[in-house]
This record gives sequence, structure tokens and C-alpha cells, in this order.
Amino acid sequence: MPSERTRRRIPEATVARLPVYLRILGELADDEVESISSDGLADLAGVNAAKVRKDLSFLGSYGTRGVGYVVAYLVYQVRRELGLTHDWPVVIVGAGNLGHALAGHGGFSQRGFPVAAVVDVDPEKVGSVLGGVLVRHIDELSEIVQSKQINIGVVATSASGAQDAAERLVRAGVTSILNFAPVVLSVPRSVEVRKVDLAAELQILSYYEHRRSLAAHGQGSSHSATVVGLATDNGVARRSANA
Amino acid sequence: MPSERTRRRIPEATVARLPVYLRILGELADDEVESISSDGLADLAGVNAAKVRKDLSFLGSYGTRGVGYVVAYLVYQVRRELGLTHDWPVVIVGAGNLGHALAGHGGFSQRGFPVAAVVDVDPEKVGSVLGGVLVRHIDELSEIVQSKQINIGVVATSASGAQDAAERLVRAGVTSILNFAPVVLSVPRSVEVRKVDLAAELQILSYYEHRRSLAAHGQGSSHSATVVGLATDNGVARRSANA
DNA sequence: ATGCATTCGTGCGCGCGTTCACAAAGCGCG
DNA sequence: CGCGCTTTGTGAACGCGCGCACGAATGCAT
Repeated sequence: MPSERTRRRIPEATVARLPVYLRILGELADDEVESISSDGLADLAGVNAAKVRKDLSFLGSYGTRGVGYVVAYLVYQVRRELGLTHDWPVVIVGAGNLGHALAGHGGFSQRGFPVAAVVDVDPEKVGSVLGGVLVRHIDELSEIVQSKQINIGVVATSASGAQDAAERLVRAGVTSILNFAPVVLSVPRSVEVRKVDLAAELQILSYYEHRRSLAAHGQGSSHSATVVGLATDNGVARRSANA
Repeated sequence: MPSERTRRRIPEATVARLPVYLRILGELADDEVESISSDGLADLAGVNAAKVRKDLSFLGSYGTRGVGYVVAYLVYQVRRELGLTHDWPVVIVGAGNLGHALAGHGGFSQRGFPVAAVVDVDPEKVGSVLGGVLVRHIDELSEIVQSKQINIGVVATSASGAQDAAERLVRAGVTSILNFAPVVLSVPRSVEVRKVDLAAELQILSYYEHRRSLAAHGQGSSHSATVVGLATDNGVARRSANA
């Protein structure tokens, strides 16, 4: 009966890894693997074994020494901690290219985030159907959010429409936003925002590519001093993935 | 002529913020703003002013005390550091929902990452046109990568196809991968991988929503001890965005 | 020319997250 | 029933990044 107590705060870094563990545990369960060691899980997740143990220890002591973790039980605990014991319907703002793909992407509803609605400012787009959901006008947002008890909104508009979309979402009562537009949203502190910036990701890759090319055909010549240590392995070593 | 030296290593956290600064600086330039202080830039980027100064100091001393930073010059320096002085053509693997959206998304080529090619395993999809690019068969990957000098690959396949896609990309000579599939890719250490996991992002939001709801209608009753500190403002405070 | 206001660049302390290393705990076998 | 093997859970050391606070530099007004 250790279900409702143990409410310690979980570090953000750990929270960010829990979904990864959860996905892997789900796959293991599908393969009828019954238990897994922190070592095995670490391998599959591409992280350090000690980190896995410490992360999981924030949920409680659900492992068995000498054995490992019971997959099914751990799945349940992680899901509970992440609040995945029930579905979280989401509303997508923006029926453009990206909104289209997101609505059609099966992975969402499959993982507990059914697309309850798609809205757009453009009356032209209203009425079409995306991924089985009818596109409605953004003015109906409040009504939709409240009638369907939606807490999470997805901003899939252009950069110029994003701030307005965010404000409408907040006014409608949404308290968490996933933002795909390349802008910094201004929202009340009480609203949680996570950002996915595709161009930024590519630019970060560009940085490392650029650096690599500098190292490769040695920018000047002369000293071989700079050559060592430029192998650009910034941490993350991944072993081949078999348990 | 301080162009080719000054090759100090830049912290990963800073590299991740440079694209944000760059985008904002671009907007300022469009608005014909000539210079900006670290304070103003910090406001627009939603970060601390000291952090902005420290980040920019890794590029060199390009500010003027008492004045700020000259926008145009700073744009140039950030772009140079990120390796954005030339375009980086990318190849997208997977012509499904997501690949479709990415290819059609103008933001990529606009920011220096033109979609040079889209490939897919499914012969059915080969021949169609996505975002002005012809979809070709994945067997032609090596030839495409080499003839078009591509360094960056985007994995937009299903989870089950991702590892194979990554291996083909690596074999073809790609050294950086942006992965949208929810799997941990096994690649040589020398290949840089960045991951974008949409479901994981939603699950992280779910965690905070869940916590909030626990705090809201107090999960058990009894002690009010756990109530304090659950305001869930994990850092990032955003001021309203005017310089 | 001198003083004042502004803003950069950075040394320093602090807190968080990662990793090591080890004791405690459970399992199975003889 | 005890011994040895495995694996967890965690205390402690380390390192990185964040933010404060201040000296240094620059522009402007008088």
C-alpha cells in the first residue's frame, strides 16, 4: 500500500528520462521479458547503470537485490509517477503542415495523448478532416477545452501566430503547452511550456559538423597539439543494444 | 583577423542557446535595430542577462561596454561559430506523415538546411513529390549522400525502421543524425545524434500536470507539509517580451 | 578634460546532476 | 543451513553550469 505517500520531488533530468525507460520496459514486456537489471536497462537506454538505479530509486524501492526489477511492476510504477494512469487529451492549434502531421501521427493517441481537437484561425481550413478529427475554428477553443477537459495544448502555428495561440490556450484554461514554433512564448509562470525547435536542433548539429571539419583538415597546419581530444565524443557512449 | 584562432571549446548548454540568440538577432536586424544590450537580449530569449554575456563571451569579446552588441556583427559571429556560413543540405529518411511535413516545412531551407533528398524503403512512395523534392528509393542513399555532399541525415521513419535507417545513413557517410523515431539509435561514437521525441515531451508535461492535480485537491489530507514548494515553477521565468 | 551613467567581461561560490564504490540484501546451490 | 554470487540502493566526491556581484571600459554631458 505504498501508493499515495512518498511524494518527494523528482529532479527534472530524471523526469526527462522516465519516458525513455517506460518505452523500453514496454518493449520488454511485449517480448515477455519478466525482469531486467539496471545494467540491462542502462544498455538499452544508452545511459549509465548507476543513473538508472538512482532515477528509479526516486519512485521507491521497487527492485530486488540480486535479481533486478520486475518489468510489469516497474511499468506500472513509472506510469503512475508520470500521471499516465489515464489519457490526456490534447488540442492542436494550427492545421498547417505540422499540425497535419501531428494529428495524423498515430503515436500520440497510442501513448495516451489522443488528439481531441484541431483548431485553426483560417476559416478556409475549418471543416476539413485531419487524422480523423474535424478542424474547427480557433474561436471555439475555450468551449472545446472546457467541454473536453483538456489540459495540454500543442502550438503548431507559424512563428508569427504562436504567441497569440499560446495566449488563447492559456485563456481557455490549458496549463501545459508543447511549442513547435520558433519563438519564446510569454505565458504565466504557472503554465508549463516545453519547446521543440527543429531548426535549432539542426543548427546544433551544424556546430559539431563545423568543428569536426575544422579538426579534420587541420585549420592551420603546424602543431599536432590540437588534434588530440577533438574526437568530439561529448559523453554519450552507446553500446550495441542487446540485453 | 581573429577569424581562425580562438578555438576554445564551447559548453554544450551554450551551444544549445546560440540558435535562440541567433533567431532573435535576426528579427532585430529585420526591425533595423542596430544594437542590443545583454539585458535586452536576455529578456527576448527568456534567460538571465549574465548568462547571455557569458555565452557570447565564448565567441570572443564582441560587445562594447556602455553600449551593448552591434546586431549585424553579432549575427555574423554567431553564424560563423555555428558553422552557418554555408548551407548544410540534409537528407530525410522516411516519406511518411512526418517526413512529409518536414519536407514541406519551409523553415528548413530558409534557415540554411535545404532538403536535398527524401528517401523511403517503400517502392510505392518512390516517385511522388514532397515539398518540391522527388522521393527516391533508400538503396540510392549512398549515391545521393556522396554526390550531394550531405553530412546531416534526418530519421523520420517508424520506430521499427529507425535503426536500419541510421545504419544506412552512417554507411553512406553521414556524420550527424536528427532522430524523430522513439528509439535509442546505436551508432559509432563519431556520429553525433540528437533526438526529438514528441511522445516523451508530452509525458513530461503529463508529469507536471499530474503533480499539479495532486497539489490542487490535496492528495490525502492530513499534513499541509507537502503543499509548500509545489508551485512547480522550475526555473524559467519569462518576462514580457519588449526590449 | 573630467565626471557620471551605462554595460560588458568574468572571478567566485553554490547547487544540481553524474558517477564511483561499497555495504546491505536477496537467491540458489550444495 | 550456510556460503558465495548477483544486483540493488545510496553516501560521497566530482564537475559543470548558473547567477551574483564587481571591476574595467566606453560614451556622453557639461
